[in-house]
Amino acid sequence: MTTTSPQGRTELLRPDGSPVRVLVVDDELSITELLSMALRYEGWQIRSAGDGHGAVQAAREFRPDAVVLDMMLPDMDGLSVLGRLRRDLPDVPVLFLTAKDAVEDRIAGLTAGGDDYVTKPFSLEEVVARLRGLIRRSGAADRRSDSVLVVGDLTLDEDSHEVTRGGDGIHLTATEFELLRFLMRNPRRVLSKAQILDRVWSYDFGGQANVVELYISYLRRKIDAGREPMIHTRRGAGYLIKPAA
Amino acid sequence: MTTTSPQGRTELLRPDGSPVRVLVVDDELSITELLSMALRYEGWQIRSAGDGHGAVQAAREFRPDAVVLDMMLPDMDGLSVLGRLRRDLPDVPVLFLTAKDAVEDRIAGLTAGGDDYVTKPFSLEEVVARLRGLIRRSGAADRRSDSVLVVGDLTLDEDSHEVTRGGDGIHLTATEFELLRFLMRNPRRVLSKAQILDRVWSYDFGGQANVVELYISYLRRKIDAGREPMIHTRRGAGYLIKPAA
DNA sequence: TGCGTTTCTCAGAGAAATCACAGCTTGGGG
DNA sequence: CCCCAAGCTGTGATTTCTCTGAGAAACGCA
Repeated sequence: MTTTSPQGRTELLRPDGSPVRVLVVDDELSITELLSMALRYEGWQIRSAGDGHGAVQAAREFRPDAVVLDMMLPDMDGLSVLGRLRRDLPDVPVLFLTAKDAVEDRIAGLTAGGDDYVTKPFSLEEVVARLRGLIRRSGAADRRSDSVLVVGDLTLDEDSHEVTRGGDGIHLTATEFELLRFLMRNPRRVLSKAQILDRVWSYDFGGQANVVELYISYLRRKIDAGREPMIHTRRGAGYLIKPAA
Repeated sequence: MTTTSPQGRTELLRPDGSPVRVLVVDDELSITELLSMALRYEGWQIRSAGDGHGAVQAAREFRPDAVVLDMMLPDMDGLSVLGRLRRDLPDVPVLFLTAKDAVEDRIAGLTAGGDDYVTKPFSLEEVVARLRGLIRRSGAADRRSDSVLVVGDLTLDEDSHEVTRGGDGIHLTATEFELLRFLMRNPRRVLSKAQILDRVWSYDFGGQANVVELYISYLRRKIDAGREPMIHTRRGAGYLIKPAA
């Protein structure tokens, strides 16, 4: 089930209307902190654990709807944790966190059961998007909820990655897509450049802050080109998207 | 009976609308895990067992619509397990898992009765496809569901392995066929290279991830050659198939 | 065993995306 | 009305991703 909050944010809820529960497992405190914050912001209930045993125990009592699991834990390897988690929660979808260079390693089969993974360093939008996808498909949330964001005559399909405005298809690059998704998930709401940078770029991004301006500019060319603009600048505050009307 | 979920995936259901039940029997935990994951993702209810006795007992109480049975179990040989299973569930179709070098003729005899087999190491797409076939033919699911996938003017018959585009027959190798089937079972949906590798290649494949690119390239030559392309690349995300229109 | 087919590795070409930099434009406070 | 900070965007270097040809190895079948 999805509801729309007063701010215009669309929230994912369980069939009984209670908030979605997510367990975050990583040994680096900075990562669990970062993720907990971002996921709480989605309106979800978060519990975190720093090792495999903690994870298994937390899963048992917290009974999460999804798990974010670092593959590199100090006490157990990722697959063992997975096995034990599954003993208690056979259907829980898992989002794995892996190091970029370990991808080839032993990831075989991880995406097979509808689970998914992201590589570190990740962007929060990516984690949130994938988690939403997993939860949506797992049936913990209402299956009828679909994957299309709509703002005015602008649509963005998270499954097919298709974007249209007024029916015309628009091709976006990966980063443009993520940026637009973030804007569209927060319509009519001013998002600061810092917020955007934190959400859309990976957490270790060390570049110039004007990439955001740059990508806003790219998006405008593709989305607002020759039409009533939907992306607006609030000088000194940030950007927002809203229906052209 | 089949229903189509919002994501466009077609699910197999029993005549009364309840999910199909599958029993998985293998002594290697990693195999039962992998299969359980993948089969659950099909929307089926899964029970697993690690040896012959467990299998017989589980079959008795779980009353599955199909069984995946490893022929090499620690406590009983495959034929005995099969015999006992059949005593309780005379009509249940069985998908045998065998080692590659197993005696082929013995299997051939067994599969005469409408059962089927795959050799280890298998690909998940293959197991799922055969299982779907068995269940479909056994009548546990609605018989009207047929075995032809259609996307635009492209058709793929899962029974005869015939593929056509715009009426013209196309010859595909085994791997190309499986890849195309996976794409066509998830039309308009971006599938990552990792997902494809996990589903289409066997679980022990340890090679380069660019085989996926290679086979996409092969498929394009055969399917999109000189026509409106149906296979599309989403740079940085994966591939998807959709009607040419 | 031998031959055609299929699968897969490797590596290079080419295309596309990302980002830094810098100069230009704009808006609004004084 | 002027000026400065904030924002916008053209250019191009660099990195990353994808495609594909060539050939080696494995396979299947006669």
